Amino acid sequence: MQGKQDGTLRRSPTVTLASLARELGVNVSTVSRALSERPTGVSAATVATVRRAAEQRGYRRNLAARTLRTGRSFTVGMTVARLTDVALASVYGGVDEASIHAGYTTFVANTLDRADLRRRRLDLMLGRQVDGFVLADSHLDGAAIGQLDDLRVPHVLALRGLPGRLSVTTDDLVGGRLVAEHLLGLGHRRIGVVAGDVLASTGEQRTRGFLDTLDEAGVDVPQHRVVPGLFDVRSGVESAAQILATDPDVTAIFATSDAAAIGVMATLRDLGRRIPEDVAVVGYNNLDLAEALPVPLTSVDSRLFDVGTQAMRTLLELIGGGSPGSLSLEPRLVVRASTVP
Amino acid sequence: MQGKQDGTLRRSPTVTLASLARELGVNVSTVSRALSERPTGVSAATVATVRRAAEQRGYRRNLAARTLRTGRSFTVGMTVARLTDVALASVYGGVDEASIHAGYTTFVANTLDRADLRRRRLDLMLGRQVDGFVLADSHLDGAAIGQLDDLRVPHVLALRGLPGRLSVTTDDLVGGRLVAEHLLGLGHRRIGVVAGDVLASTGEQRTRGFLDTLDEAGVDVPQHRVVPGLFDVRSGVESAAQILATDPDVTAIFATSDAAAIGVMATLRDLGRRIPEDVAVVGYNNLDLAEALPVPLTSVDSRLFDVGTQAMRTLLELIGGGSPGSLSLEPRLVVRASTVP
DNA sequence: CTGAAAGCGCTTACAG
DNA sequence: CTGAAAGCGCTTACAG
Repeated sequence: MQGKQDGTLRRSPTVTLASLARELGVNVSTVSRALSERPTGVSAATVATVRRAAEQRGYRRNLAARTLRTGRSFTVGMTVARLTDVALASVYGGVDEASIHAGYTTFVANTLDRADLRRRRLDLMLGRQVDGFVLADSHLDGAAIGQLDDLRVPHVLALRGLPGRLSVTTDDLVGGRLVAEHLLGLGHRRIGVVAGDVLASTGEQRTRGFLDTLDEAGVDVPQHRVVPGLFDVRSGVESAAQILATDPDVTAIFATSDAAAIGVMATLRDLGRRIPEDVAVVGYNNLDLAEALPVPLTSVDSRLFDVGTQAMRTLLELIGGGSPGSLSLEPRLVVRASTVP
Repeated sequence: MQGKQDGTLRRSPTVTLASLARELGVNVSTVSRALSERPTGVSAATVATVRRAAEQRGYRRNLAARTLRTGRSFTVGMTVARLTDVALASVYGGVDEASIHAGYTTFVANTLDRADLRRRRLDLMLGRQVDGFVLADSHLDGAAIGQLDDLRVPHVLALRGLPGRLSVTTDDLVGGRLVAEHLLGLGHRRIGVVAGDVLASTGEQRTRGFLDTLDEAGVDVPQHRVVPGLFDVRSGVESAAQILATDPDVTAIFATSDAAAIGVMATLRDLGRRIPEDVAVVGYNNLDLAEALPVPLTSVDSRLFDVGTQAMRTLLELIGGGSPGSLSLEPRLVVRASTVP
């Protein structure tokens, strides 16, 4: 069992179009035609014979050869800040599913929201002849936007949008508005915001939709109560501490991600504040986790998996020569005990 | 700006070895040699000239052609149950980093711990000429193990091991032991276990190391207090509820994942039990989250990122013709407020 | 050190 | 409907 123990196995001779053709006594082009998705210019009988033989021999088309010949790799690349962010892993899940369904495979790369890493990963993927990109790490700064112009293949932004670019997002302005209306309805007037990364359209729009709605209702949120950062737990901890240090009387905090909201809750707990009696907390994304927290978290369902599948479908349409438009999915507020006891 | 809005850009003519050779007035084989990682049989001067031209023209090697010619794709495949499990995304992060460092790219696929999905994804990756596999979704059942024998390429198990197979894991027996010793030291004698998936070596070994240690100390854990399930939050919620229903007097619960531990905490909270005064809770993996929970979670650091990098390095050694051995990393207990107030 | 040639496995016009 | 041929871009023995 040596072969098993060292993780390798004897490699059996490769089955190719040529070997099948030889065995069947036909030309390799006939075999190729018979094995194409929608066989054309071959008799039904030949198709059947060839496919049976292919199946029997365990034929597996060599994608490298096909790619070299056709210029299409049936591979796409995806960039995200970090896959350990469950929200981003969810979007990838959707992309992956839609990819497989269409006969594609997706490379996914962690870029840590750094322009240099993204540049490197995009280059590597381009060298691998990807047919397109799903970019879920768009940044509203020059370097990041400039990179898009260098891409020589179709691409779609996912989750985070940019003005004038093809994208599939959730309507984050509406999401922020839903949260504001909910908190206003509960009587909150002194509210803090853990804004997340304001260079990501998600953080920016969720915050803006939220603040605009409060503003329309005549509720002011002073600048120092809107703290930018990242979307992780630590950022929530620190931003909340900052808000509560300058404004101990806030009655509610809105975080633009569930992870940050968990950090906010930790800070409140450390300070001995009860949730939601002393301070209400709202998150964003409605991860599975939100429901199961010690204090279940009110959050906005941002349909992350759907964002992924739709982004991939849009990309496929683009690759196929179509002209799809941008898509904005409707978010939905899910109310739980962190705002309503 | 039409080109930008629809996500595509005019495709400039491809730079190939042939086009560079023409431009430089040398043979394509010379260009190929000059551009190889460790140029051999070319003058230093030629290397310099060629590389300058390549850089200047923005040459990018066509991986499909190289793969077709050499039979190596510099691509590996990885399977995980689900990337939305932060623990698994962490392992992927390590694999990804080590891959890139070595000039490789990794495909990662969600298999949901289902043999049929895994079979399908492995086949697809095989068709893409992957040079090897990192398998992080091994199951101790026949179907899953049998599949490994069909793989015609080098492969390494990561995180979850199987007897007699090459693997890179954390020593889960020791991890379980560390938890047991900790709880014993705190005086706990009535303890429940949220065992997770017992078909995964992680869940099985962590539970076994834990129970064996208690047994050696003369502490019995009746079967009904050891509840199998998955590694997610929901499983933690349900398993804890089951334990507490049959045995309301337990003073500690060990969950084999942090996610499940969070579920356990939620259940305790719903029942009005204080953590750790009434019931102590221990998790596993030491995710970033553990530290920031309302009650910081005692957990075992399982060095997930390292498992990923080491698994990839082991695979590369195997691909390179070496005979690496299995690796078992040392876990470390991180004590926090969920066991010690 | 450099060149000329073969060939990896596939798809696809072009004949017949 | 089937065959024969060309060629995608690369690497690598084989000459010189």
